[in-house]
Amino acid sequence: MTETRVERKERTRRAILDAGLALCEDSSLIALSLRQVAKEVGIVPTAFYRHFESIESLGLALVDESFVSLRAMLRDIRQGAPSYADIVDRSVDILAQHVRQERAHFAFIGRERGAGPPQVRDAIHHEIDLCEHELATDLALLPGTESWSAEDLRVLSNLIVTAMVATAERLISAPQPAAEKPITETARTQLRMVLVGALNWRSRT
Amino acid sequence: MTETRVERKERTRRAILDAGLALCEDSSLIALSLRQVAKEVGIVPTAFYRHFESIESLGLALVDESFVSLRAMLRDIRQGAPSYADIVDRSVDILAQHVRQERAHFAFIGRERGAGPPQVRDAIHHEIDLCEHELATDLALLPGTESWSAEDLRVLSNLIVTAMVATAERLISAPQPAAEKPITETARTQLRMVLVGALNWRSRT
DNA sequence: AGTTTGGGTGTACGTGTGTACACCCAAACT
DNA sequence: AGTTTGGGTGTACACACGTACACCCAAACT
Repeated sequence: MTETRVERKERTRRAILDAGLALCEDSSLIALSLRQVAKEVGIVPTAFYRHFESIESLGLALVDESFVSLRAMLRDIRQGAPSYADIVDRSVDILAQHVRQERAHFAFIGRERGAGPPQVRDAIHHEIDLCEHELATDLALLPGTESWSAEDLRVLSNLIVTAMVATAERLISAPQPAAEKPITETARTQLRMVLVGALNWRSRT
Repeated sequence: MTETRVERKERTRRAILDAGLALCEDSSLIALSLRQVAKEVGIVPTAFYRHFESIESLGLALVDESFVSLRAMLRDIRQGAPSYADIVDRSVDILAQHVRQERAHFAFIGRERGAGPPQVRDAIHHEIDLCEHELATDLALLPGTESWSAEDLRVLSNLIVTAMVATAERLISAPQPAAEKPITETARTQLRMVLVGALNWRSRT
């Protein structure tokens, strides 16, 4: 039971992050109080300040953490063979799987993206922009997009990300895991429609 | 200065609705307090109950009101000739115009759709579902979709609505009206891409 | 061994919150 | 003319909030 000081601090910090994520799950960060978090963690309110200077900075830490989960998902998706064959099915499956496993993180992103303190909102939008940009460079490697302008790639990427964010949000508010299938099925069809649109883009002059 | 009783009541009710909409603009309904609203309106807190039984029911009233604005937009969009020629440009223009004019209502929908009290969230999602359904029946009238299944129509409609909601949210968080052009331009391109996808859908067997 | 450091504690404050209760008074009914 | 109705008032309560301050004590340095 010898526990070094930094270990103990890290443990409490983790507890605060977890409590914050759990407590704002029904409502939002802006409705989350420092005292609620402290009570949940089992520390006195003022001890909170030893780890974060405000609820908002807790929120920013949660943004970082949530996007670690999201980027892990993107990595999984990316390491498939870049073929049109099963890319849609694979991607949607991986999305659904990650949303299931890290539900709280994805829910946090979806929720605080629209509501949430301005700083947190901005941080999330910035991260999503980065994801869009990454997707755009990936799309550029796919066969058939050689002649595309950078702008069109960005616009397509934005459309795909938007649709996938919406899919994630739908999956999160799915009451039971059983209700996931129609949602993923819709997402698959939509991705295919967009892909068909992309493949026929600019071929008409 | 003769004012009937129902007139006066209606006037206060309006003031409460307006104050509620304005106050939750930065934050969210869940962070809105009855006392804030009362102070803004200029009545004593308990007088609030003469009009709404809780903040949440105020929220439901605001949902109704906001969707009146949104449906007005849909009506405007619909009454264009159903041709592919300028349907995209027209629709996006009308969207941007209505978002500008009824910014608070559209912002409310976008915000409380994700955060916001569960009842309010559900009400908004239900209304959006209705819009999707309406759009699907409209799409069925367009030339080229005769052979489509009802399910595919619904899926396409969902994709379009999702993209337009995202566009509206981007327009709302645009700092200046001048920043609108790239956003609408993106929306236009995306709609065209989706349309190209739709037109080539199922023609491949 | 002696001192410093720092996470956690307990008390205390002013303020904001929802809501209960008794009350007022002019418009609206009889 | 007399009574009822109902929007608005004022006081009061128990609670939750953020935060300031003095304090504790074991791990970490010297």
